[in-house]
Amino acid sequence: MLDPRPGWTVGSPKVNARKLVARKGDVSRGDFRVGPQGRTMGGRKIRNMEEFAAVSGISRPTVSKYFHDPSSVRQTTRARIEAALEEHDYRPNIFAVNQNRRLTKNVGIVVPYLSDPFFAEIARNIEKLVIGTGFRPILLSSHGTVNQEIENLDSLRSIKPAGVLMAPLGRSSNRDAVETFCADVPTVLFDSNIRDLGEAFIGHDNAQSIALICEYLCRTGEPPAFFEMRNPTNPNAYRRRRTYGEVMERMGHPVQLVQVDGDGWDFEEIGYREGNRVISENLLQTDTVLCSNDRLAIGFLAAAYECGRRVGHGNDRALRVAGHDNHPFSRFTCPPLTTVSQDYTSIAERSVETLLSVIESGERPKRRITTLFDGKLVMRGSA
Amino acid sequence: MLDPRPGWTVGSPKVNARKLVARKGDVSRGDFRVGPQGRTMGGRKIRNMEEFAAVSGISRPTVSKYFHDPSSVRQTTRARIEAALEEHDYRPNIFAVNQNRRLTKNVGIVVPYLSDPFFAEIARNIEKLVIGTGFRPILLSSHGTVNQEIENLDSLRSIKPAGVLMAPLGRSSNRDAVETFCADVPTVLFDSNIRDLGEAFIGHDNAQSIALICEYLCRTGEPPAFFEMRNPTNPNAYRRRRTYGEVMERMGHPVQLVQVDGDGWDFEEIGYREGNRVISENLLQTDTVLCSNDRLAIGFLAAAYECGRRVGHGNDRALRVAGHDNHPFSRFTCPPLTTVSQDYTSIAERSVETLLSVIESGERPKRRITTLFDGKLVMRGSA
DNA sequence: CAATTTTCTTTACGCGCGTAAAAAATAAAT
DNA sequence: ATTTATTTTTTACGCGCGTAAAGAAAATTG
Repeated sequence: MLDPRPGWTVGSPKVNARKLVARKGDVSRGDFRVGPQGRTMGGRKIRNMEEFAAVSGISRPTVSKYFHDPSSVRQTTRARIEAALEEHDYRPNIFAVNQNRRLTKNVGIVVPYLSDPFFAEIARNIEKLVIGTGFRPILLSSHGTVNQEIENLDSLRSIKPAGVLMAPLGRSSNRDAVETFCADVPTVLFDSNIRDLGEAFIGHDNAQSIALICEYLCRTGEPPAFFEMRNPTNPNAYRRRRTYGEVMERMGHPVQLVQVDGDGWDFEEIGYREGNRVISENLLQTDTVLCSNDRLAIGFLAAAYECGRRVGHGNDRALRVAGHDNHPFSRFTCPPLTTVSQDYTSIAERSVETLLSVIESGERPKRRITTLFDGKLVMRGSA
Repeated sequence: MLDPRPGWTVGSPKVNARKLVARKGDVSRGDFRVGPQGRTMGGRKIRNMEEFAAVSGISRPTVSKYFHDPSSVRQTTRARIEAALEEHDYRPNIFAVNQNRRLTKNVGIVVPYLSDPFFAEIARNIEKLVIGTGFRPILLSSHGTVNQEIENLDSLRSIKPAGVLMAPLGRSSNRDAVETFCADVPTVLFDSNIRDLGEAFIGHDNAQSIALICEYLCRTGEPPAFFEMRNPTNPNAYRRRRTYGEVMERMGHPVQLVQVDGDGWDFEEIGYREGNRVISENLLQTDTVLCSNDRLAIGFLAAAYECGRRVGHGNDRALRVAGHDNHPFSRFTCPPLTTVSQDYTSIAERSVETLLSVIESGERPKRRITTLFDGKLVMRGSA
């Protein structure tokens, strides 16, 4: 057992404050004492809601009600509470609050890999939106592994979240674990779908966007080969592969799948290593490469550079390279990467909207909703 | 007030289980029922520690002790508890636990900007290390704003963390807010120092690393200009600027500071925009540019490419560009970026080690420890 | 103004667990 | 086997807050 910590104030000994009762006419005596930082300090520190109720002159149950929903109390009492709040800056103990509420204000956010700027960005957007709704976001990354994903769900379950926004790993996700979780807590999936799981899925329309970029590439030069990983974990990758094939067949062009080995989340590394191989061994039958995602494309571009192949859409080019996702860094590659964007603003917004409507309705929607957003062509220098 | 949610099991109505008492000889009756997934299920769900103590045949206080530290109970009782644990997979209610422990097992991790892969990576490392020590990491990003940083500290304070690992925004951080926080909870600063705040600072030796790369650049070509933001928020940037100046003077070379405007965290964008300007307006008196960090360098490289300036160390080069940090993406620029690494493995390790020793000792160290790790030169194609 | 509705106060209990103290049981040592 | 040291059980209370119920006070209505 650890000793109490003399140095810090958080672990200070408990005191029983139950005897404190607010009476009409009670007045805080500390109004004149001004703290070192110039903030007005109450006579003593507020330790709990009981004490805060006392100094604010309002009963504790009403104060409790206020913290749950400030608009649920009369305007005049709200003003008194908020006045006291300015003097004493008290905050309800989050553990005690959540222990007793059956519905916490926590919203879990799970992403497969936070070091990927794509997910970092979408997580950041979602976080802000969640805060805006008055909920408390808890962001967890699965670090690319199933075990961590399951661990994250377990961890979330134990904090009784009002709902969860989850971008699953994809194919490697443990379906049973996710299913069990979804049965317990309202969950909205985004980015990667797992069939029939969660209340809704919000994602990107890969069929639309891949068709878009394929048609663009075919219209402006040689039809593309499709550069991808052989066994991607992300289900979107399969959709992209399939759509690429369909579009090429429809247009009467050969389907050239360049499927490379490698797993994990080091996509740039894989794109670089395998791109180097593909280029140096002359495995392409075309001068145009569509990469399954921007991170692969970034690696591929590095490989092309190293091999001395000029990439671009000028006449002196040796290669055209395109990506998919409009990854935050794709603007700064050399040349800048032509790609097709995911509308992550909309995906983020719709995801939290959907989750919130489920939370507030308090019941499962009759049927699972799937929403896909279109991508836009982002023409830059590389293709 | 929200309705109870009929669909989900987490919000199920409470039941009073206080009457349940474990007696010697009590045996769980559910051992034969096997759940659909093949997991053995207890006869009924375990709702609290009382019930779990009952089915495990151990008293609740002892079970409580076990969960705090499994090695603190006798080997035989530990085995009995763990056997019961396999049957019933019970987990203590995290809110109830934390409410009553003066020292929670939570460790806060605050980074200034999680969408920056550098911080994402170091956060990932730290998270893993923290988990390895049996603590529970809570990762928060300040999204580049002071308000969010303060908000994060407030938020952390309310969950009574055993300690916090914090990479502050730097100059823009609110010193008072951080100071107050550090007075309440054991805090170790990393990456960016704030003078005298926190129990320790673990960071990178910018003087060493900048000297290293400056000397390398001077030895192998023209002395570098220093490309940086005029008013960086990060204190490391000032240290780098200063060291650059000192080294150049010591070596008898002109100090060429290229200080560009811009704020926020879109460093690539700033490097690109201002790099474009600097190059096209021919503002450099040398062919060698040392950027204050890799993200600026990445933008600068994009600008050089767009302007048709060949970057590298070959004879046909127009420019040499170097960065600092060994950012995860700097391997994949064109050409790959020559830079100097930060030893973030060591920084992460030492940070959590330091925090843990403070937590376990239970008292503030007599004096604040500052630890800096050396960087290594990473020679790649760009300089 | 009284009658009605809304809001607040009082009182009381519960949540799931930490933890202290004394008694009982078990293990280790003599 | 007895003494001693260690661990567990019993009992009991507290944490900070949610929340229900009944009565009191305030605001609204006519």
